[in-house]
Amino acid sequence: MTTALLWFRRDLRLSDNPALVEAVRSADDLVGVFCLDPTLWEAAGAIRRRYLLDSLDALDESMDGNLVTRLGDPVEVVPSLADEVGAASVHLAEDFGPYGRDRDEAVGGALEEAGIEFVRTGSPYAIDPGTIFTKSDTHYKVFTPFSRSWREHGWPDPVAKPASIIWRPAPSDELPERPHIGDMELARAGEDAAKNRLDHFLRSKVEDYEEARDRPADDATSRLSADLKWGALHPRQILARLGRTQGEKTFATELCWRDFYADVLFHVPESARESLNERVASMPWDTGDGADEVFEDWSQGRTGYPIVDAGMRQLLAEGWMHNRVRMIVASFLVKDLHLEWQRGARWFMQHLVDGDLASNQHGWQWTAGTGTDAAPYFRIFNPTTQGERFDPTGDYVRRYVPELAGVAGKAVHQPWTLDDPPADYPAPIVDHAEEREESLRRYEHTSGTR
DNA sequence: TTTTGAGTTGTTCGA
DNA sequence: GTCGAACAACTCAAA
Repeated sequence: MTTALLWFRRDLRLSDNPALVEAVRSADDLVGVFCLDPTLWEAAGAIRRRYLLDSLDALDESMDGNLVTRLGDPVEVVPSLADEVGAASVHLAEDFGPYGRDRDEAVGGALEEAGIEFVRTGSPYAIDPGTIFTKSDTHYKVFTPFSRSWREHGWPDPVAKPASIIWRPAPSDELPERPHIGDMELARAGEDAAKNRLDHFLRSKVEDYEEARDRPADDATSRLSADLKWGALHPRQILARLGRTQGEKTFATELCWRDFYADVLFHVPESARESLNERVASMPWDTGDGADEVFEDWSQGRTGYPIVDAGMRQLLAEGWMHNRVRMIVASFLVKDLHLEWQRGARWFMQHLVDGDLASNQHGWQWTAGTGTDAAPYFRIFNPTTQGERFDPTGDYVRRYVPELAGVAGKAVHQPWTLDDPPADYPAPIVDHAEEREESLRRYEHTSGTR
């Protein structure tokens, strides 16, 4: 009898799991483990923690209760468990992030020393980072040409779930207690729920996706981001079911962005922390007590700009925010409050159930104008205009900002113009027109002294 | 090597 | 109300 260890990380599913297929092929039975790494756990807020625990529950159920959970540094835990169960090999999907690469190298080294095979099969991406290059063998820094190559390159079809998997039980450490999350109902986690969401999206949303996806009041987006983050679903499984209608093509492009940002992070790991564009990064950003104060207002949804506050409160309540609103609140932090994008990015990573380092950090860099392929410096979102255009009924704002629930229609986007503004809703903490000018001034100053 | 065309998501202003 | 231009300059990717 040979045993293999299957190490789950962010691929919490049994279908279309190449590492699982490889493990089954190479051994008679499997021990499936998830190692809860304190480094990642400590950085996560309550909703994110809760979503991960829910995902693990769902995975455990699909394994008939045989998921082994261990707490601790994987560099210690994984080799010691492999030894404990007498595994001849450890199977996993490749992680291309900066932290994951170092961790896996250390784990792989320890295993090899112990004479245990370390086998990486597949990754969370349609096309692995580090696969696609320009004609001059550099990595792509601009999305559009990357996306052309990405489509031309293509991706493999999903692989079937093995007909028979023999899970071998092993003792588990007890997972931390489930954080209590008010009375908010979180989306159901796990592979089955993800498949249902995908079915629902393809059946009734993708047709209008192109047009409706920008309206945060409508439930018009796929809602698959957390499934992709934790691997309840692999992008291959989605791409295999997408046709050629406009909505389907646009959605495929969103999956391409995910691969693009992972590719950039793979080639420039420091972009998780540092701006890609030094010139914009050298702009003067606000720091100190005043900055801390406005950051607090922003993060708690008390800026006095309704669409910004609605978004930030949706994040706190649900661990998720509509993509259009993510751009609006990010623009507000960087261009209206003059705070560094890293502060906002960190807050997002703590609270988003779908928070993915590559997409999150580069999305922020795009807004801040510090990315290689970023928005031009003069593209500054006007929170009022954006609110009126994309939430024309005001329904989104009223759903998340109860103080404004009594204000009808789109007037809700400018409560300061009301004859009788709600007393419990804050006045704008800054004047957008002024801060826009200030941002442009700071950029001008910076570009002159490059 | 040089040249050429292009680059997710916006706003404001003036005609 | 609608429409086009300006808002810069730079870097990227391919020919």
